[in-house]
Amino acid sequence: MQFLVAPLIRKLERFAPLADKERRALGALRCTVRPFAAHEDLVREGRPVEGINLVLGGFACRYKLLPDGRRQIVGFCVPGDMCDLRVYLLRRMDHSIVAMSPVNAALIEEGDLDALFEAHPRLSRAFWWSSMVEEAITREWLVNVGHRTAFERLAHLFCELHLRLQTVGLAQEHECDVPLTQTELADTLALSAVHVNRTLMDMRRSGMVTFQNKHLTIHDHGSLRNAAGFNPAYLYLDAERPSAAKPAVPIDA
Amino acid sequence: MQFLVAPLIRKLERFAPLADKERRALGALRCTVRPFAAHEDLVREGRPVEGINLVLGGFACRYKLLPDGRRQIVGFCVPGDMCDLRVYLLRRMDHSIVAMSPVNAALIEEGDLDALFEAHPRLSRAFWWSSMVEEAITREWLVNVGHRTAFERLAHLFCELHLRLQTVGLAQEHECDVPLTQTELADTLALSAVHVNRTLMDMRRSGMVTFQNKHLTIHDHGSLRNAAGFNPAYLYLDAERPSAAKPAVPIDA
DNA sequence: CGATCGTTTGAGTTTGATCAAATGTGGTGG
DNA sequence: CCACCACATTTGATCAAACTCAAACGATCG
Repeated sequence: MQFLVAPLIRKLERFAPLADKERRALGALRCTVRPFAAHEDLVREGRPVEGINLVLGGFACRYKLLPDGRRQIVGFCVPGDMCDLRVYLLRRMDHSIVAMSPVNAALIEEGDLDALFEAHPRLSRAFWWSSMVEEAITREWLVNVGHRTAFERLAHLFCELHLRLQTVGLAQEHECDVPLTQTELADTLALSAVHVNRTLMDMRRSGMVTFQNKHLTIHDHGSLRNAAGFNPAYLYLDAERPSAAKPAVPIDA
Repeated sequence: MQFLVAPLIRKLERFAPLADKERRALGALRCTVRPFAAHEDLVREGRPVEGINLVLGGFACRYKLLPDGRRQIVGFCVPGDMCDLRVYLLRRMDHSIVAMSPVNAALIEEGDLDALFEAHPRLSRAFWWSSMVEEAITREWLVNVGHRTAFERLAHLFCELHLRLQTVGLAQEHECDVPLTQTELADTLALSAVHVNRTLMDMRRSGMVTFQNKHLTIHDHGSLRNAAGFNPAYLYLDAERPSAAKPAVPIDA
């Protein structure tokens, strides 16, 4: 069971190293593993709360629908993400979550999380931290959609995805699988599918990056980051450990 | 001192009623009250951490700068908001915060927050909740900028602002002060100042809403919300109390 | 072997940006 | 009290990025 939560542990340790007993407590979480097919909803807006989903494998995304049927994808969930942790505190979802590829998700009961956080307050801080990182990503997406051109938006998203997938071991040095169609890229970046298509062709021509058959190949990392104005600081991959400053709470509380 | 944190307490109680001792603990927080002039930065991106700012009065906003000097405002801070709580866990800011009107802010030491959260775990849950509400707002802004027309964006923002200001007692039934210039609205909604101007004139003509002299008057709430596609759910103003379901943690832990 | 979905291409349109300049307004200092 | 300055708002004219509509082409699948 321990191995199921390995990517989650790896992520939380970007915040602060965990104590053994904290790792064990995470590994011991009761959960129901459920498989989802691509395009199946894991969670639907406004549904009754039935637990919290941890993505074990596969790729999901959160999205909001507009009355006219258009869709804005507001975030991605990769392995290790608790994709609807927010219902734990917010009590209802203001958006839905759908699998982009086949997904395995572990459903965790709220009560078990309550117990976990009560027993291990530092874990609750670590989860809080991770939800703040997600917020930082959303903010950066806002800048992306608000102020960048189609080329820049795509370039920026590709930089982000590559880096995030790398941190969970799902990317090579200069390539990775990204199970998104051009239409889904369009929904993410607030562009039309047609325009995404043309821009992707431009990108191929530019020699910086190729996205084809749901596979991303970055030929020239430097130029791509440059074109995108990409600065990975907002991903907090290298977060200074609080322990590097004064420890906020003793490491072995 | 208690009264200083009144708006904060009011906000946190939207999550769950606080125990008296929790309220007292908040009131007893040591803090340095600092005044800021309009357009003065409270916090600059990447600065060394010097504490956490609680907005007591006035109106501030968080923003990101792009290399070309353009600016995206990514959130507003009204009284009761801990506008840079994120540095508490993230250790550095990925954006800056500036006062839009004269602002009074209380600077709180991190160590004091550590102690507060250790002594009152439910408060730490309440703060976590409030940062999730902020995230929800950012997500909605992403939809706003991504998929709505200029008219809709402005209408949506006006609905949100009016409601948020109402909850802290800074708005009347159908009007409120909003200390933003047209340029700042433009930076918020990813529009040009010129286009904001034209759209504001359209809005006046439409009879739904007037924004002039930093004063917002909503003449026709229904039409405005309708035009904006505004659904206030994402603000979680009416959050079901966890206590209304099974209490996550006993009320008087 | 249709059917469905995703990608590609073309043509025409639109929203909102940019550039430039005029007009209003509030504050400061002489 | 007025001259002046800085800044915000308004107006006009032009332009471009991205959208829409429409259709063809290509894979993949039951």
